[in-house]
Amino acid sequence: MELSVKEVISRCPLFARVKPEHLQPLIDIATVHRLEPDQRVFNQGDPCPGVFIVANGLVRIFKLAPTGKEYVLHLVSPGQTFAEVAAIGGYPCPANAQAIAETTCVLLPTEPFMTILRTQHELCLEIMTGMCAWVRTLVGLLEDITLRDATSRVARMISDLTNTAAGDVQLPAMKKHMASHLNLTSETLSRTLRRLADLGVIESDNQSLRVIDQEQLKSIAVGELM
Amino acid sequence: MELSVKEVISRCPLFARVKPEHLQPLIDIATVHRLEPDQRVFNQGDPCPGVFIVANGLVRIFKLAPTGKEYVLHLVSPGQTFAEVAAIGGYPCPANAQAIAETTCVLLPTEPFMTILRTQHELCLEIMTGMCAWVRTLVGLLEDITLRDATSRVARMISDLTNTAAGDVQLPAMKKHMASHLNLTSETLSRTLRRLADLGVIESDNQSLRVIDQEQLKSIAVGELM
DNA sequence: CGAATACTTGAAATTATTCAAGGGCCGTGG
DNA sequence: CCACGGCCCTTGAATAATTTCAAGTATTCG
Repeated sequence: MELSVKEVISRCPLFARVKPEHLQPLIDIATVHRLEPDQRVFNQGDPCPGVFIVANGLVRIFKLAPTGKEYVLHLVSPGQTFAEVAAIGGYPCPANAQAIAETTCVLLPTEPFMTILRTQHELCLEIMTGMCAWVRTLVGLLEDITLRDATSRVARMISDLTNTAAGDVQLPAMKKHMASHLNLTSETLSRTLRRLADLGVIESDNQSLRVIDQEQLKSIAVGELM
Repeated sequence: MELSVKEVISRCPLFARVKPEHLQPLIDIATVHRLEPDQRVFNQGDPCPGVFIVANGLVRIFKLAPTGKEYVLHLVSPGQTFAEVAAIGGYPCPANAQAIAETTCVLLPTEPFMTILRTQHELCLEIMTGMCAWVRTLVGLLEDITLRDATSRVARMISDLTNTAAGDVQLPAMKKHMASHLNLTSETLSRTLRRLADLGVIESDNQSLRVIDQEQLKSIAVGELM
């Protein structure tokens, strides 16, 4: 199923409410990029190519420590954008980006995008709203990592996933990447899922989970009991 | 030293580049608030009163866990703003705000502020730039907390403080609040400062620090050796 | 001066990580 | 079709980092 550039952009929440006549300039500057699994999109410190919109596939944005440890900041799924903050703020890329599946992206290159943004007030407001949501997500991540223990974090992640799709949940990425996003090792994630399964809160199949006791899952997620 | 509302707004980086004629509407809606030490400005979940600009004093923005543990997300010093993301995004307050000194704030109330923002493209662009910087800060915090150990984090904090003011550094807030911001207990911060002092990297007076060996401090900050 | 609160320090406890090994899944190539 | 190699995931035991608990000292403010 191939999407047109127009469809990709207009399905992206960040641009969904932009009027068609204001959308056209964006479509005109857009380029399409096909990425192989494991292919790097950019590295930390690179000049920012522009705003990427994921059409399909999956991209991970991650930071690398000198020790080699990596932290997955964002798993970017279809309809979501990445690098928009660096593009708008005029920063170099603050992290590395890598496709972790066969992926197609639409790119709105920095310079022409900024030119449009400087003249399109409506677009500007939409982007700002989107950025507010991103800030909120980041604050949520910080809260999660600083205030909750491993069990709560994992429970919360599962809870969030089931809010989107009920019943059987497919993990969006490899467990090691999910673990990193929660600032855990994959070993700890593995053990935690085991414990939740032993408690009868979830069933943990290989690549998918099923929530058995939503009540208890949520109470674990907010940090009560264990 | 009393500042006028106009001065407070125009000294704030977020509004500094807004042209005087566009500044006036903001001045017109602004209200001034005087806060006693320890006084709450708002609590998590409250409807967002608007954009606060700190004129002088200090405000801490913090999250509270059910366990009672708190995480200091932001120590807001004069010239900085807080609650702007909630105001613009239309969210309730995502955290608690409390003055931790005699503080004066200028408040731009949500509704009129948003009305202005919806018509002032220039202002919108400025705010967006400011929000990019805030995202960057948050990502930096996440990186710090997930990728570095206690010693590196403390070294980095000191290093950042000395970039602003050379030589003798006054800590902007109580050590327990600084510790919380780095996701450490005050005990760990205390011990870490002790260790850095024993290594001859810093001198740790009561409320102020002095950097002795900037080279080594930076190498510890990026995670090399100990 | 006295009380309250912040800070420091030591020892014990805890959480999560690291190290190590085995099992399972998948794609490649015989 | 099956065997092999690679990588991911799981599990256990040991380790390490930070927290917690507890006590004492210092500082500030009334």
